[in-house]
Amino acid sequence: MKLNTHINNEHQEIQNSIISQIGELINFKNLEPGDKLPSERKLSEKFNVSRGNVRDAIDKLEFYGILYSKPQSGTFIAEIGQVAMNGMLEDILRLEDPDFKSLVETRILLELKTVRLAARRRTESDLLKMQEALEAYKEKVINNEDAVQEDLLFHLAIARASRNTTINRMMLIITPEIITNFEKYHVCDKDQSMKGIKEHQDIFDAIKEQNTQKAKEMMKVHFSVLYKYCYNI
Amino acid sequence: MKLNTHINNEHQEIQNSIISQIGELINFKNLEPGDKLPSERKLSEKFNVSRGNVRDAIDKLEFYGILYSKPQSGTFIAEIGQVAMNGMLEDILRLEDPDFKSLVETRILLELKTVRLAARRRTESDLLKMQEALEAYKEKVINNEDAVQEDLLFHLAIARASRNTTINRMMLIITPEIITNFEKYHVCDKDQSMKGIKEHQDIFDAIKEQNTQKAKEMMKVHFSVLYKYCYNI
DNA sequence: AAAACCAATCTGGTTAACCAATTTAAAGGA
DNA sequence: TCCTTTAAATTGGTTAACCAGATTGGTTTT
Repeated sequence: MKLNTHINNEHQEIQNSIISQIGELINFKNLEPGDKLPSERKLSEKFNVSRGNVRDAIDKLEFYGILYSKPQSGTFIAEIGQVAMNGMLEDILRLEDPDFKSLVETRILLELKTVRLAARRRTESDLLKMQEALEAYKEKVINNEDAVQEDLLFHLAIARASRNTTINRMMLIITPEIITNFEKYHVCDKDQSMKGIKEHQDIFDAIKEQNTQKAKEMMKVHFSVLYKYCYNI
Repeated sequence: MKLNTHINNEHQEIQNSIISQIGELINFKNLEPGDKLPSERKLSEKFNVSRGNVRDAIDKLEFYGILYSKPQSGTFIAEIGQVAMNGMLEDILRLEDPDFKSLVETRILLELKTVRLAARRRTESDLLKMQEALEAYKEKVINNEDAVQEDLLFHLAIARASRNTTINRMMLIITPEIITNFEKYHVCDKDQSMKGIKEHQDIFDAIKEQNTQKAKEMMKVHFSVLYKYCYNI
């Protein structure tokens, strides 16, 4: 699927138009879960677009679990029903690119929970991975180098230690966008980086000794600057 | 990008192999952010796979913000640096399909925060949308019909009211998988659905009167059954 | 009448040819 | 020697032809 972000506007509009028309078609023909959609070729003819465009639109709807394709057979309505489908379609069409504030806000709420899960479930290999990231971060900061990447990598290691595939996936999705924005707006200055070392160490220690409450508290402290940045500026 | 879920295993392995080789190539050649990758054709020749496979792998790495493509120019390393890239690549390769428990766990932690944001930021049109979903849910339950879709649609309306694009996107991603699993395992029986009406109403009221604390409490109550289901079974 | 078979057709997926924008490098001029 | 010009080669993206498996409808067989 071609993700929204790196797609030009015209393409985006065509895709939304096709998605919208597929939705109308399903409603008009009263297609139910399990029913087959017209073939890609017929749809491309009906909507007067290329088959590739139709495939892209279907891929997107497949990503959001609304359709599924069987090779050499057809494309079908997923088992989520017409009501849910219409609601989701509306949201998908409205969905815009994530703004920085929403990214940071989501990251904070995610990680405050993630760190507790990590403290509870971390394995020895998780600890090792976190320690590696922590050392790399320290070294960069001490050498007065930019350490945004190493910072986020430590947090990704926590997400992995949470042993929750879905959280891990979501952290992976938002991390690169956060890194680029951090580096762009210079969110982390040198002074904060030095504090960051201790804060990271505290979080790590809490996770290591499986103190969930402390882990969350330390993460909260760590996020306090970011929190202010997010809501004041 | 072809999402993992609906892709066969062989394809998945090829893609991971290519991603892994691209990572090695970047490390070996010491490519830095902004540097150009070899062309798709050269990569397909070097890795002995079709160009389509290479494109799919690049699409996936583009989705996770590690690469970006410029038309008629080339594919480039994104501005996240080698350290972060290697860490993320490792995670991406390890990432497996989400299990039901991780989905529900993530949903609970997401929504407990989302509902507070919604209570704070909801507009009149948000309230309207939620009320619509609530009414549809009531009607289904009273008629003794399955109402999983309407249930989740109410929760999606809350996510929208949170006015956080990223949260909204994440809820959209996990919702269809949750619906299918709910219907598959019959998580919600009729008895709970009747209780669900009141619980939904309570949440709605709290959001309407912008009582963030109450909204969260009511959501917690609403999730108590699900919570048990998630951790006991 | 019903079940088994078969070939024509239709399906999503894959491949290869093609396109236009871009980059590169060589040629030309000062 | 350096800058400008220009044409050829290279790029990711798009399109159209092709593929193998699934489906379908008619035919034959029992």
